[in-house]
Amino acid sequence: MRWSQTFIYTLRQDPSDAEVISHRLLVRAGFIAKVAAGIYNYLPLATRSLAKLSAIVREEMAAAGSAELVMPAVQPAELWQDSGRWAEYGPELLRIKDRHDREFCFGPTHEEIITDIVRGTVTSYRQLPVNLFQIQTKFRDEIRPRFGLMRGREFVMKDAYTFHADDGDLDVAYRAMERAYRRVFSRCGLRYTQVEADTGNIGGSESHEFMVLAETGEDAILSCPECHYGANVEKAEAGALEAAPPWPLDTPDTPREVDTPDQRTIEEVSEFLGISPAHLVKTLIFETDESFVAVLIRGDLEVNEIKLKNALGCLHLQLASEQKILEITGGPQGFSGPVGLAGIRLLADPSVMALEAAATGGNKDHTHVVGVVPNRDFTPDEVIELRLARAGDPCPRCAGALVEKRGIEVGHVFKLGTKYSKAMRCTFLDADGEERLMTMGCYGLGVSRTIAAAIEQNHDDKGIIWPLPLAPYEVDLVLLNSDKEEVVEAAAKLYEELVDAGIDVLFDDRPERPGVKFNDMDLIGFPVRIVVGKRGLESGEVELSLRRDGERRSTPIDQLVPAVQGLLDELKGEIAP
RNA sequence: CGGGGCGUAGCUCAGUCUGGUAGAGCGCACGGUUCGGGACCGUGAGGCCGGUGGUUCAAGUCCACUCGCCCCGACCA
Repeated sequence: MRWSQTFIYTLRQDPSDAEVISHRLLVRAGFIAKVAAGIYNYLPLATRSLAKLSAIVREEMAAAGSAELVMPAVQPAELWQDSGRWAEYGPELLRIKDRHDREFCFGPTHEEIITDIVRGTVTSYRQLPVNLFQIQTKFRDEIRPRFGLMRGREFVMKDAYTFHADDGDLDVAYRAMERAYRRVFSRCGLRYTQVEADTGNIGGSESHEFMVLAETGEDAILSCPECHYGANVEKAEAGALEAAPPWPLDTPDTPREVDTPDQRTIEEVSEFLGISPAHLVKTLIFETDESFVAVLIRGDLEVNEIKLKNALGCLHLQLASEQKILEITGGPQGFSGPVGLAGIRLLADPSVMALEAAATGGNKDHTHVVGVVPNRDFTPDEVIELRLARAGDPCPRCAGALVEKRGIEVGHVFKLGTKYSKAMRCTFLDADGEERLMTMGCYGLGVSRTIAAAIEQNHDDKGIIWPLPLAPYEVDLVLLNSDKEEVVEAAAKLYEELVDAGIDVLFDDRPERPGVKFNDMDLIGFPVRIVVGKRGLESGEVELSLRRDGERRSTPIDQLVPAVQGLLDELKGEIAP
């Protein structure tokens, strides 16, 4: 392709509304343009990168035994009412009406549709398993779209869905999908990790996330360098906890009240009382779907709200307001404690129950109580593991210590179980003629987000550094001196030779100054660059370089094609699926 | 939805406090000089100052309402 015949316009200045690197570079380099909040045009460059990623995904899906189909973007409300999600989904589901006033939604995901397809056709165990996938635009009306393609409202997603006669068969497909995902991200040349994940509101028995590693990632991951354990921090377990140091104060027969004027935080109180944060019992009041709950955890630890949510089995969870805390405990925020706390469910983390004595809030202003003994001065309704694992904690599987990394979630695979097949009566007859529910799996891969993640992971201060497999063009052929006929001719001839050799090349034939072309070349991030100019031509040479190191290699003009092929082979050789 | 901020040329932004001829840089067009890391000189085109209503002799500027967008938080298969 010649630059003059395609549509590539870079911006000289950073866009004012882009904060994260991938967003800024995608806009500046002319890949995307915003249409509305969280909604973008994918310009020709972005379309090529998306197409390349999609091609890799299609190959690996086919290898994993999945067949592609296309489903509607606009879906009738009836199907969502059938699954129960019309009511559950909330405002993130974009609901629309047609001219007859019938209700539809723009699909944020396609479980309902796919289940409807399968339940109408598959009636016998002989037809199972079924494995289908789609690559389509989906829409979720996010509360706050941001970060460009990282968290848009409209996005391109690959979703695969599988249907099985039993859990064993689901497991086979699940393992095949995990393998396919690992191959996809490896083939993209991305550094990534697979971690155990929470199944969230979807439910199901097993789930893994695929994270592209990047400093700017939204998710925290804990992993063990010694073994293969890795998990989203929301899901992460940790081994045995180090005990709190011995209680340094006396332990009276009943807890003693002390004045702690304006000492609210764990740090303030522990310093004020001259004890360790681990000697405090942190008391948090949470508001759930319909009630309140008090949660106790050792002062130096944090509560994992996902674990808490799962333990409570509620849909929503948030810290109670200052006002509610006052009503429930009788004291202001920062002075809550379990002693004498009545009329509210009390949960405790084991770390609290292991304390020989502790200090807690006194449920009134400027007051704490010290010498509180668990099970003597308060008794929780339940003791549950609720703490948030963190870097340095022992690995739950081996003797290593967990380290924290940041990642961008680009894939998420789930064992769904029978949630949808039950709600939507997706059944089959087994070998004994018994009617049974199909067991399902679903496997999402954020195609547009992966493009953004690749940039978050691969850039420098000049622009994008595309991994070869995702680059819009693998090679940029730059013509300098567009006013010199002999140079133009030489470059055009080289372009034809490269095209004939099957090389994925963009020919920058614009009559621009060299500086403009070099800057665009760096900004867009073509992996391999060829510069053809008068100077080199005089000695029969062109200049070959890689985006990632910029090192210039003069190459005789008649050896250019094999030299480029050599470089491309070298780059491809580094990527082993 | 809570807090903060912004809507003026294709893009990035001044001008709004203190009402009185609509501005700059980049980009674009034309001419000239330049030509291996975002050149220079000259000329020119380009605006319903987000929208509606109000105050005023006069509104980009003041007031009210409204729409859109960005940031932080809450939220997130």
